[in-house]
Amino acid sequence: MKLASWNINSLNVRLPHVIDWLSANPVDVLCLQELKLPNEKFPYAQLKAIGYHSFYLGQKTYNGVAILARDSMPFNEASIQRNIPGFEDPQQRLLAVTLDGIRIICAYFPNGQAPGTDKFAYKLKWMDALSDWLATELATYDRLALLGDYNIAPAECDVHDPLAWEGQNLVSPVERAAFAKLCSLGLTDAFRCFEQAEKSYSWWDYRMLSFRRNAGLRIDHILLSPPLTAACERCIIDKTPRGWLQPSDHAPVIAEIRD
DNA sequence: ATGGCATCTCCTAGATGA
Repeated sequence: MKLASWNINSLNVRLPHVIDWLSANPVDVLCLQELKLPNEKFPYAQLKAIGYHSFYLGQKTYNGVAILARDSMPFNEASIQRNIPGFEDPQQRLLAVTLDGIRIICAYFPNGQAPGTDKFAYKLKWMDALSDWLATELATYDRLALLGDYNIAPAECDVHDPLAWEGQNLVSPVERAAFAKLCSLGLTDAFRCFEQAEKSYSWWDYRMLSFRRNAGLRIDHILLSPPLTAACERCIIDKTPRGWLQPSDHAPVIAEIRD
């Protein structure tokens, strides 16, 4: 079973990339972030035509998440969860569904803007609520995967220029502590379970030729519960679509789980 | 060097992203 996550920065613009990528990488589950479209504009039929059914939670202009599942994957309609229970939020950032017995959670963490700002406080509050809810989810579901754009680079090796980024948004100690708290619930960063090339990143700024210079950050992650971690055989970042014409600034992350 | 680039809308300017 292959699970993937990709921030596509507008599904309107990137639908052709999603379709092309899926035809080359027929994963079982693909979590998308930053749809930037309302539910009524979600391209359900186009994705259904290539063999995927979709669960989605959109809004106009900003945010929005979706889970695409191969048609053959059984799912439970009643298991769908939209946003974090008990956390009032007009921003559509989280969607969960149980697919073939695996609890799949797709999350678009708040950006945070900069430490000390209101948006940063919201990021921490959002993550706090996520932690609390995840604790109960993990008590319910043995097999759980949290996939998404975390907007946090967990370690210095996940940053192209740690000195320049020191203390800034996406890498600050308080964000890393919040990330570590998620892991302490029993989740493991699948990417770091395996040997990886140095300077492996999942996001590159559109500006300053960042992708060409590999000036990136690793902020997109797949966190797995213990049984899934034990069964995980591979985790990679696919830089290919970042090199396509008019790309998303993020690359997809893929985890391969033994059946 | 607070720019650079991409996307969206109350669309040709400003907000947001990371």
